[in-house]
Amino acid sequence: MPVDRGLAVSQECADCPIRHRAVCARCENDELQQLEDIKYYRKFEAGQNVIWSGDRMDFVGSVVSGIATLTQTMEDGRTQMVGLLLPSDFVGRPGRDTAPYDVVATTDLVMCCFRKKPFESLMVSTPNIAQRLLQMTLDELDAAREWMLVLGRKTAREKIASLLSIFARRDASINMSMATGRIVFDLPLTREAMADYLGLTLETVSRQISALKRDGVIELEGKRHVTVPDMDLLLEEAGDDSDGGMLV
Amino acid sequence: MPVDRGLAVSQECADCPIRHRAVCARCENDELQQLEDIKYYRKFEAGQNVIWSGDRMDFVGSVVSGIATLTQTMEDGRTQMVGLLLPSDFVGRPGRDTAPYDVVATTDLVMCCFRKKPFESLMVSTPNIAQRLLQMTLDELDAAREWMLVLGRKTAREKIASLLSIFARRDASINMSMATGRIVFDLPLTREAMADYLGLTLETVSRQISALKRDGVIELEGKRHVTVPDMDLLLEEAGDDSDGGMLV
DNA sequence: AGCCAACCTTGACCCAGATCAACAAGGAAG
DNA sequence: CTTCCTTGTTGATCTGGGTCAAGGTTGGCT
Repeated sequence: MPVDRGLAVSQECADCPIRHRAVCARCENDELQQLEDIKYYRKFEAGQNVIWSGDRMDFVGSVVSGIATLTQTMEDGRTQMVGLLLPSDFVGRPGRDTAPYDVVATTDLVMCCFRKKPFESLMVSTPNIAQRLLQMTLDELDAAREWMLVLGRKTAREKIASLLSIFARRDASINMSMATGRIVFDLPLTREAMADYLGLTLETVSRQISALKRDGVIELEGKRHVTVPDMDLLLEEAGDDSDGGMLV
Repeated sequence: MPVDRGLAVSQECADCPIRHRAVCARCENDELQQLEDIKYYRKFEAGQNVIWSGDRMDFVGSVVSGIATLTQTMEDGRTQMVGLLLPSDFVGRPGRDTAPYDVVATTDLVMCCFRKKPFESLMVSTPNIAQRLLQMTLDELDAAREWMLVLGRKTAREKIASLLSIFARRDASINMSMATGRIVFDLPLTREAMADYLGLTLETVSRQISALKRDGVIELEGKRHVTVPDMDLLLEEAGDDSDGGMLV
């Protein structure tokens, strides 16, 4: 049941993690068609919840555009972001139907969804999909473990630099001036959301961003527009080896 | 190439995560036989490295007995444990051959291993194995994300209580006196290893364990032997909802 | 038995980051 | 244009956990 036809199919298919080359190369055409048949789009506005923790979850899907976050909350209100969903990232878990955390759209968001039941049966009949999903899940696990190092052992400054380098890396190919090597991007998260991801308070986030700006590691225009003049320097501030240990 | 025949096959097969009922129920007998053919055992002494970060990894496997840890290290020596492998947990990643972190035996350890190449081809020919591996990886991902909340938002006392409740939960079925509800177990980690897992220093771990003992949340005999008189109280100290949100 | 080397505990002090608080900068609505 | 409200910045102060340091336990080894 397609909800929105405004998107060109070719555009979002290019990034679809399920209909990825690794799968498609070996797929029968009618398997791809079956995927096509059960897919639909959902749009969310910035700030909307895609899923509430504990809710029944009857679909799986991937991000087409925009950014969503996975957030866990303790009874007393402390929150920790446990995942950041960028375009082409996958949400949902075949074989379970209650969401274990909130999924929130932090920007306007478009998702490509598959109803869970048909997707699951397709997964059984199409081993390639399960294999592909396994690879994706292993990647996510690596990213989660990388983030455990950030949360457990890095200083506030290193944490901020680590987060900025995720965005910078993500956008480097698109927005990097080849001549100067400067990377430019807009922060897709508020200071508070960054704090939730990094296990900090929003004040500390603000202060450390100011400090990195003062020290010339980044340049800031307004509150969100960031320029990274020297990616290696940023990675050094993040405490990563400069040849790029980050996995996200 | 079996390395050790001293183990009764029936014993460790009961817990083998790969030859799990979910897989076996649907497996052809010769598929199970194929797994049997490529499996071998490896033993490690407490303190030995199973794998070094960056090493070539030509096997996958699961823990039969003992405990191993996954540890990441920064260039300056800061370390963060990113995973705890208890019996029946799986190690290794089909489709990648360099280990991303150290795997260390913290107690004497027996692993059941499969050479990676044959295992991978078996995975392709036996979709059930990939499906099972996907479920296991999703469980690990949930555990990793649960741990991100521990690392990012919990206090030292809550962190210790969270870790203790993992061990307590694990051993509850075996070592709980039904009459009193008291759970008894031995800590399988040094104070330093606990600190590495919790993002703390060993001194803080020691102090908080002493505090929990002083407050009657746990009882201690020697340095390692723990009694939990009231599991609900421990879970409350951990900041979990008492009906058991922990996933490991 | 006695010694040594891990491993653990406890105390004193310090500091990174939390907390509390005041204010600035947009941007949407009237 | 003014007002309000969200988001972000910055300062002052406080504190949980880190750091440094001094013993205490225990178990293996000669």
